[in-house]
Amino acid sequence: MSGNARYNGKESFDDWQKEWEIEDRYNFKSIEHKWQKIWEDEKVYKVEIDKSKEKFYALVEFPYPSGAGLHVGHPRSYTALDVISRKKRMQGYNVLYPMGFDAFGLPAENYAIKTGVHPAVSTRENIANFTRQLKSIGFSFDWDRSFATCDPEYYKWTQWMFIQFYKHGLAYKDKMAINWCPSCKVGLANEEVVNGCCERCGAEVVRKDKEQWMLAITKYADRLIDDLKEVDFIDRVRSTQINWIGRSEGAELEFDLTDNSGADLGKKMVVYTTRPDTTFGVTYCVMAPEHKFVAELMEKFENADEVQKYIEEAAKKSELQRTSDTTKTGVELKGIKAKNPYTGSLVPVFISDYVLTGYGTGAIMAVPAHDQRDYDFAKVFNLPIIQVLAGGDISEKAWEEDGLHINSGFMNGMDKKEAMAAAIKYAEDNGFGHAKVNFKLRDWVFSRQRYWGEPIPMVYCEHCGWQPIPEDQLPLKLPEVPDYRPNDNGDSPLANATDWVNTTCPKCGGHARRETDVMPNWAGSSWYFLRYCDPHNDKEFASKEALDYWMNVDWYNGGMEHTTLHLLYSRFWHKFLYDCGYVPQSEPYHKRTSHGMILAANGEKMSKSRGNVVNPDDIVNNYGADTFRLYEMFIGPFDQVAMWSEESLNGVYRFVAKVYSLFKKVYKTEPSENDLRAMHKCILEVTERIDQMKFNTAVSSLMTYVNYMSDLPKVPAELYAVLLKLLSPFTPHLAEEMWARMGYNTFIVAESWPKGDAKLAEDNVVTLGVQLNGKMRGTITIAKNADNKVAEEAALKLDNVVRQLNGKPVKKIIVVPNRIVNIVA
RNA sequence: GCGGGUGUGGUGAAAUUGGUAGACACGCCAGACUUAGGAUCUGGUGCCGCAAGGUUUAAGAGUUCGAGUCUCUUCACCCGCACCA
Repeated sequence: MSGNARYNGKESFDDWQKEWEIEDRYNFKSIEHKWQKIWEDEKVYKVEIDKSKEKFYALVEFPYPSGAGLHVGHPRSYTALDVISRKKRMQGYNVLYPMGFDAFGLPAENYAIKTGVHPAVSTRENIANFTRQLKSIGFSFDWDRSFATCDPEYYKWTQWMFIQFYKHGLAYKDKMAINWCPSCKVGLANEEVVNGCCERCGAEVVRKDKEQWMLAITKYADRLIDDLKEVDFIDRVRSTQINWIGRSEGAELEFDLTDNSGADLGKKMVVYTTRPDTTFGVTYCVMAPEHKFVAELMEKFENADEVQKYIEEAAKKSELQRTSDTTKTGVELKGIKAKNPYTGSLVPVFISDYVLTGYGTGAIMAVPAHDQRDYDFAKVFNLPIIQVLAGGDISEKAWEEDGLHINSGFMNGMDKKEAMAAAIKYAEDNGFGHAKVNFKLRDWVFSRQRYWGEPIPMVYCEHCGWQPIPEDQLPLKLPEVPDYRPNDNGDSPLANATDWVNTTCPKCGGHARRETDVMPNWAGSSWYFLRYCDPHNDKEFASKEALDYWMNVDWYNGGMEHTTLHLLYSRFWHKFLYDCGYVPQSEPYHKRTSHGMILAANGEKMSKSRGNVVNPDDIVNNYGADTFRLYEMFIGPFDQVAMWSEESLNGVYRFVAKVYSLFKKVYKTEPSENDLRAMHKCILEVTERIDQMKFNTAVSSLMTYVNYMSDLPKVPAELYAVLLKLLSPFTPHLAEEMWARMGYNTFIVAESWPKGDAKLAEDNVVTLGVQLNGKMRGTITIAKNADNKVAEEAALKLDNVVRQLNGKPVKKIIVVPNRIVNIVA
């Protein structure tokens, strides 16, 4: 311990307790204001690169600064990593724990449409409010590193990165059917569609053909799965990402299309299958209604009218209708057949909307005996079902388990592995197919037909095509527009800013038009953690030195809802920067954890419409930031949902107030053996439990320790000092205040974390349970690590044991040292 | 359908990973005290029973000297994904 000027030389604290005029009442308001001001004035949490220390980069997802202000859910994550950051600092790490704002997005724009207030203005106000709220809770953020993604100095680099994507061919413009939210009037990425609805407003998503900027995330699909091995993500995050990327291994096979007589039509229909080995069971093929061969061969179909009608109906269906109704519909393409390249047999070809145009090749070979969807379709159209895998009964449903191959020519008798290899080899040898890996993941639709986002730094020239704007002209700032409303055609409000739109081509100098779509709000958040490393750099997005020192993020906590959005996007984005040599590692985050949501007391989600939102300001005002923080940690297991309870909160308040008043009993006395045992137990438990994110039980340990001290007539100063240190990550204001009152003139946040001694924490007597035939019959208290004989004898002497034994002979006695004695009779 | 998870008192939850189930809190009950304070303090509190005792971790079976924990079966709930061939 250091700097204990007042404390030194005093036998008790009585004298100077008078000086401090200890108030009976725990006045959290004055304590918290006082320390928040001191921390801010003295920049206690400012960090710089310090190569003499090991760094620790803790990160929480930065909030969208909504007009509603902070939600009580936000501080759950922020407090957790604040606790970890503060502990790491005390353990000697150089800790970077930053905070900023993900400030582009629709609510600010919708607010502008309603009120006419420029999004930049309302966003700035909201950021000020969020900052005030965050500061009132006493987080140890380095505020000097704060920024918002809508700052031009920041989005300059977002735009610059987009240009790098473009230069490497990973940003491209494509016309395709995308998900369109008719309510937000904006195109959405696949990840933003939940159950066929817009994740933001819930409106049903429709398909719309639009020219869109795309980012080729699918090029990284393999690495996004494989590199999960290198990082320490909790299982549910890992498996959700793997599932979303959806890698499947199979083969692409060519089926020649013929007329009814078997004459070749010169079209090779490529199908994708994960089971090329079941090809002898193919009894028909299906193409998606949008498949290009359908239009190209229309005149060959005897039932062209019927086919045309089906295509039109399928196009009208929304994604939701198409996927929710799983009864099979379709139309046979009469007049054509597909030739099975393995067997040479001709099978009918259908179109059906159960085959998706965007996955695989948009065409399948159907094996109804071994695929339930194909089976259902075959039943509707009365098609033959040929079993090629032994073992199942296909009279009621498809046999989707494995079995040895039958009716399969050269594959007969083979198991799945063998037959797969044989089928692919046969296809390769005969030049009609090859192994192929497919993904569910689609490229990232990157254009948004809105205003409040980063302008896409591209211009279109009649002669030169799309051109990135020169990098020295970045940032390309958002222009002022008179009207923020998007229109139904799908044009961005920027399209109305004609002065801005019309520009010159950077290549030929001729007339050109700017891209008027903006980037999605996921753009700015894809690399913000890099900017924290060097936030004021105007030459680079961050210096190599800063990135080398701080990256990667050691511990990142955030919501599960971002697993297939922000978390996936930013990993992809970072890998691209890595491939370009701009960042030192290929994975941005080492450890990823996730917190559970906080629900209202009745288990419902907190929402304005339900009127059950708890405002953090009220809690800070009524109970204090320290109680609020501690309660958020005590509320329940960190990774599970928790329900807000004002009563529990009050219990935590009582504990905090108890710590305050306990100070009156603190004296400079030597701790007893028992005192030290309680202290070291607490140190060990709290240390371990913080690391494991078992915050609720870490708080329990602290409570047990305080209960122990409460029973003492005089609390030794050493015990109280250790309590303050252990408590300081949770309740930093109170810890700092009492630390000062003890006479230390240092910041407790700069003190070292106490070291627990397992030897001193050990009990010297233990109470063992005594069982008779596995049933608890009593307990014995004996010396720790006593000989088994001692335990046996004590156990056999127990009244209850004697009575229950009733003279029966003892067969054997099992003694687990310091745990239990079990007498078997 | 696939993937992940959860199930323990009136409530939120613990349980050293196979060894005294219910720590720590909330609530409740009884009492004390008071400069009526967000009071505080003391004792009690899984269930049945006056007690001895019995019984108890969603239900059932199994392994074991011993199971909340391991295995199997069943049920319930939550969260993702979903006609991805």
